[in-house]
Amino acid sequence: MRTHRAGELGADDAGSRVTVAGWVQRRRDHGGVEFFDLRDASGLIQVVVDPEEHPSVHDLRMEFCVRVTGEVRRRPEGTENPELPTGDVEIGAADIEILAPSKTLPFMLDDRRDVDEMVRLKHRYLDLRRPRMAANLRARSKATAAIRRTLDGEGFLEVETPTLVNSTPEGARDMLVPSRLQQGEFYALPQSPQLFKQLLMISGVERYFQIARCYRDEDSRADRQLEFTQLDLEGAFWAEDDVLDTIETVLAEVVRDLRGIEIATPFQRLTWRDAMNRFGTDKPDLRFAMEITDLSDVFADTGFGVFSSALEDDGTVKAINAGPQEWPRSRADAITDRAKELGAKGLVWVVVEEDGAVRSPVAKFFSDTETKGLIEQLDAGPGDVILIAADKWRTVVDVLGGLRLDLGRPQGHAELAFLWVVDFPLFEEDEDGEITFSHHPFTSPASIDQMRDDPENAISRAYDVVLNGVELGSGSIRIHDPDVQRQVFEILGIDEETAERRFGWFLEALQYGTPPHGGFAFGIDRLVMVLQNEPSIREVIPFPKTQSGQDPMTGAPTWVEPIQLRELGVELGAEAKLRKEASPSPEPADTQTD
RNA sequence: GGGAGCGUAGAACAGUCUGGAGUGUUCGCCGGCCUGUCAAGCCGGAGGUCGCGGGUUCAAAUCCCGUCGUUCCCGCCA
Repeated sequence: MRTHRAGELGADDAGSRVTVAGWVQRRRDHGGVEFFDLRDASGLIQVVVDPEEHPSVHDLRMEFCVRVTGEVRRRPEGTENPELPTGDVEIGAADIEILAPSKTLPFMLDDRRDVDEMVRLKHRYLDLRRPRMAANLRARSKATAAIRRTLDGEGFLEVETPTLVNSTPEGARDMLVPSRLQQGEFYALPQSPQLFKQLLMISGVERYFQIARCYRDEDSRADRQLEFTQLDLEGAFWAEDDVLDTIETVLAEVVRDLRGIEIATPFQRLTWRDAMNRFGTDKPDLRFAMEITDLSDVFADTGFGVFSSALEDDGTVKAINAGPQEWPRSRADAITDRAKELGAKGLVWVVVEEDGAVRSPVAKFFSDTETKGLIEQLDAGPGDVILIAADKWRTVVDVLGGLRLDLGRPQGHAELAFLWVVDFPLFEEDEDGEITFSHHPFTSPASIDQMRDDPENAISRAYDVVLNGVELGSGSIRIHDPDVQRQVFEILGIDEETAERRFGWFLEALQYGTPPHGGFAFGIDRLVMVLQNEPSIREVIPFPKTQSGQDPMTGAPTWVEPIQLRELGVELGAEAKLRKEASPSPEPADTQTD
C-alpha cells in the first residue's frame, strides 16, 4: 500500500521513488503548479503536482484520503520550509490515487481556532485528527505504556477484575445494570476495584495492578466524567513508604516520557491538617504562596462584632494576602459573592494604601493595634488586598482556600508541583451530622485505640497524591483484621446484620490469613490532562460525554425497545414516560410483538 | 437540585446594552485567474428557522417570560 511514512522522509531519501498514503491537509493551487500537504499519523510531506499531467489534482479537497507515488527530491534553493521536519524535500507526483473523497468538513481541523465542543463531539473522529488531539491520544498511550513497563519491571501482576459487581449504597451513586437472568436484581458497574484487589492480596498475588475503568454516577465537572480510568495497584506486606515509593517511581517515569523532565522524589509531604490550615484544601496547589494566615490572636479582644462572635463561638479568624489587585467596588462585590458561594456569611476586605493606612468598609471597627497586627501578620505592603473570613474553622479555610485559587492560581501547567497529603482524618461528619468515612471503610486507622475512644479525631493511614492542585489519586493501608473491620462498620453505624449481608463474603475472606496490605489508585485521565496542559479531562478522553452524560455522536443514552425492558422485568416510571412522550426522537420504532 | 456565561450562514465571531429591511468580518464551499506556495494570493458567487415557544410593540436577533442544548461553578463526587 505504501513504502514510507510521510513524516519520516528527509534529505536522505532524495532521489528515491516512494509511495505514501494519507490525508490532504491543504491544497495550494498556483495554476501552472499545485502543492498539497499529505498527512499521515507520522507527519506531513509536501507533494508537487503538474496539473497538466494530473488534472485530477483539481478535485482534491481537504481531508481526501489519497495515495501518491513519486520521486522524493530536494526542494529548490530558498523554498525549504524550516517549520516542517520534512521541509527540505518534497514528492514530485507521478501518480495520484483518490482512495476516498471527503464530504465538506463540519468544522476546520485546525488547532488555531476553538470550535464549540458539541460540534467537535458530534464528529469526534474528525476532532481526533487535529494535531492537539492526536498528541493527546499518543500521550495517553505513552503514559499507560510507561506504567506497564515500570510495574512489570517491579514484578507486578496485571489482573482484570469484573465490571459487573455488587451495588453498595456507600460512596458515589452506582451505575446499575439490570439482570435478565435474575429478574429484579441489579449489577453495579465498579466505582473502583477496591474489594477485588484486596481479595487478590488474600489470593497471594502480592503485587497487583490494573488499568481499570471506573464508574461513578455523579454530576460531571471539567475534571470528572461518568466513566474514567485509574491505575489501580495493591501490594501485600506493604507499609506506607512502599506504596508511596512505587507511585513516585511510576509518576516519575510517566513525566519523563511525556514531558522529558526529571521530577524530584520523594515528593513533599503535608499533613491533612497543615494543608487545610495553610491552603484551605486537601489538594493544595503549591505553585504559588498566598498562604492562609491565622488572625485569631490579633483580634482576640476585638470590638468588631463579626470577629468577636466568631471567636466566642469556637471559630476562627483567618486571612490571605491577595497581593496587589485592581479593586473597584464591582470586583469586591464579585469576590464577596464567590465567598458566599463557598459558604461564607460575608467577607471582609482591606486594601493597604500607599501611606500605610487601610481602606475597608469595616476599618473603623479595628483598633490601631489590630490594624498594625493585621498588616504585620500578612506582611502586607501598599496596594495589597487582604481578604478576611471569620466563622467556624472549616468554613473559614474552605472559603479562603477557594478564593486563594481564584486569585492566584497560575494558568496552565507549565510547572509541576507534586505532593503527598497524609494523616487524613479517619471519619468526618456529613451534613446531617452523621459520622461517615472520609476515605473508604476499608482504610486502616493509625491507632485502633484512638479509633474506638475518640473517633472524631482518629487519623487514618490514607494518603493522597496531588499535582498542581489536582487530586490525582489516593490510597491507604487497608484493614486486614476482620475484627477491626467489624468495629469500623459499627462506628459507621452499620449494624452487624447489615454488615454481614453486604460485606459478609468479604469479612469471611479476611479470616483466612490476610496479609497486611495497602495500595493506591490514581486517575490516568487527570494525570495526562495536567501533563498535556489541557483544561479539561475531556480533551484526553477519546470519546467523552457531555456534562449531562450524553454522547452527541452516538446519541447515548437512548430509549430501548419495550421488549428489552420486559425481558429485564423493568418498567419506566411516570416521569420517564412523560419525558419519552415529550422527546420521542431517540426512541427506536417499536416493531416488536409479544 | 441551584447559580452564572454562551446559542446569529458548514465553522469562528461582530451586531443585542440604546428595537427600525438578515447588516458585516475571517475560514470553509462553488466558479474563474495565477509556475514555488506552505494558514498561498487575486476576482466573482452561493449559503441564514438569529436554538425553540410565547409575550410586549406599528416594528424584535435586540426588550420580557418560559423552555431546550452546552460550558464553568456550588451541592454531589467512599
